[in-house]
Amino acid sequence: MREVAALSGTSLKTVSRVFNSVPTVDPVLTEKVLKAAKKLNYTPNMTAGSLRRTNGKTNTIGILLEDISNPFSASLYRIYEDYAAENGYIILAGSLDEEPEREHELVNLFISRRVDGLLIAPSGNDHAYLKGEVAKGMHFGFIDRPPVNFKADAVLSTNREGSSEAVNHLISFGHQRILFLGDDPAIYTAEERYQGYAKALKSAKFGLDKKLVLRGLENEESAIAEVRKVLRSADAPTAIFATQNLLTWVAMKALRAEKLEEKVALVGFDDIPGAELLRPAVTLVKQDLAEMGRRSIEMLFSRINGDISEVQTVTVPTTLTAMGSGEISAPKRR
Amino acid sequence: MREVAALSGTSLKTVSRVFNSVPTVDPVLTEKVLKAAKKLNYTPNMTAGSLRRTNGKTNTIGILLEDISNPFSASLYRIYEDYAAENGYIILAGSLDEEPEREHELVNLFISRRVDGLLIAPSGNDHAYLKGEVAKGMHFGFIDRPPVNFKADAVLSTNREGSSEAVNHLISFGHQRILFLGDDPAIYTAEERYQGYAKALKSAKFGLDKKLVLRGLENEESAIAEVRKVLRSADAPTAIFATQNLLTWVAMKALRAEKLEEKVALVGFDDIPGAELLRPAVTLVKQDLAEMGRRSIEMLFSRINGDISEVQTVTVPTTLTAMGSGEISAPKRR
DNA sequence: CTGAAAGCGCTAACAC
DNA sequence: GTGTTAGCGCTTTCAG
Repeated sequence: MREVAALSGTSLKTVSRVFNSVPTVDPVLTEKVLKAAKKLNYTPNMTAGSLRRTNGKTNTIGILLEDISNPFSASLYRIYEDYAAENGYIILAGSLDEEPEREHELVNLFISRRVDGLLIAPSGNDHAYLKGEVAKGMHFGFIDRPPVNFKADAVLSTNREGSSEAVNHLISFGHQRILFLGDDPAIYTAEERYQGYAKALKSAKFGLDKKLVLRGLENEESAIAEVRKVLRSADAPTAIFATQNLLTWVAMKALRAEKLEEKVALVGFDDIPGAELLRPAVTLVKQDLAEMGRRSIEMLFSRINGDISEVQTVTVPTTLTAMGSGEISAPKRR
Repeated sequence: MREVAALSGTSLKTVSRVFNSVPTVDPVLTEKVLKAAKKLNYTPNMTAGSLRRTNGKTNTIGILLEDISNPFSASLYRIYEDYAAENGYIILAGSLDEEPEREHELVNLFISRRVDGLLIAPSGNDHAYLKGEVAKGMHFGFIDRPPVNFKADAVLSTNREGSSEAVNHLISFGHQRILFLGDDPAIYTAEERYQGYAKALKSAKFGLDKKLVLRGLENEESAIAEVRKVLRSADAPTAIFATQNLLTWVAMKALRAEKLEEKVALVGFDDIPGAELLRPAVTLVKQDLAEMGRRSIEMLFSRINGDISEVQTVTVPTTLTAMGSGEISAPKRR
């Protein structure tokens, strides 16, 4: 920048003004500066600038998601990226893989880069450690799962209601023995969805058979094996409720392997790409990612821009889309 | 940081040393500093640090991909993220959506944040504008598509060979009229795959019927409509070669709509999630994303660390995986 | 409308 | 081992 000033015969400050498009600069000087900059191949250093800049903003936000290669996270990422770009912001992102330490690490890493705010789909189960950061002016928003021991804006889905709806849908087709396929109960959404399942069964006055509750399975392979085992057992389920996109695939694969996909009903939580192409097409409870993404980043930006109103939790409704697999009737009881 | 020094009764430099884990610091002082830092809620400012740090590294790389919500890009992203994290790096990412101006914009934006290197799956068709940046020490790597008018490391797939293999596979099942479904020819990979298609037909001494070449279709809906039209036409194709994941879905949907999925063969380029669950399961030519990702980021890091050897282009082989849809035989000719 | 001086938070170099 | 001084590239005063 000093070189540009020298070459263009102006001062440092004029160069700075040109690159910040301050209107009160002589067009002739502007021209000279731009020419010199081009010759020297000068590009302003934004990070250095934000060091001294009044508001200290870095025009960067951090996004912590579960796994950016999973379509759920990837879609959210893209929504954030577009919104950020429109507002002159850039995104620092990371995947947490359900590891609480990773959340901690990345939060610190991103804060050390002085992001203006952080949007978190948390893997941790205690966010008290963020309190100090808030005191120093950092802004947080939570997505998909709420903060624990910490107050911050959050955008959640109707996990319970959506799950109850899924199970009621199956019940309406005569199912009573419905296999629950879920993640580790320590995960907020996993537990909520389980509660929704349990509630629907209870409302229908059906018992909750522990053998029909499969939670926190290790990996895809063993999950498929477990589901197949249950499908082959005496008093096997006549329907499956898979509470997450990967688990819906697990369910499909198990049903295929047992040649039961036309016999046993299936409802999945979350969208899966190509669901309409499967046979039967998979009935899904979809989260409204566009809305969840938009609301959460809007809230974060409004905080960054000084909004200090009461912390808010927004709940975005899910939608059950009947596609075929959920409308398979239960076999007549003998 | 000054406040920490004051509170702990030490100097600025000692605090700096503590946070950079310089070994030659009195443990007693270290303790004091850490305590003071905790009380003041101090977190070091990495960006300020890299301003003065000898090598000037920011420990950040920029990644420009086509569309991070597409599984192809998302998988690459994740590979980069993990590799970067292992090396103490952080990632700045952006989606280009096939817009050359967006590539230009994001390159400038990331350079203004002083990334140490940039990995690009380019949407632009002229990269001469990067020459000045190289002169100033920026490092570039290209992935999926090569640079144009610019020398840089690149990692590409065997697009032509993979496509020829796909088409030859179809030919081996008796197909002669094979529909080519491709992207805009201006896109490198789209054109390469077309060349592979054309070459295979030529080797087999089959004519290239322009009516069987569908390229650069606007959107999914119109693409499906076009494919359906061709499928219904006189002298319809007996097989489809879809040259990209989204187009494979288009082909499947069109075949479904025409109830031809068991009659017309299909081979797709790129992986699609749940391919094995479709009926028939989809035969695919898969790119080795893990290898492509690893090689490309390794090369970039070695450049960042001072490797100035000759620029390299690495070609990673694709693999045809027969799953069912590609093994449907052509109907007997009358 | 333009420039000089001070300083953002940090680290390099060199004393002590 | 530790502290002091200068300065990274920029923007903010504030004076011309």
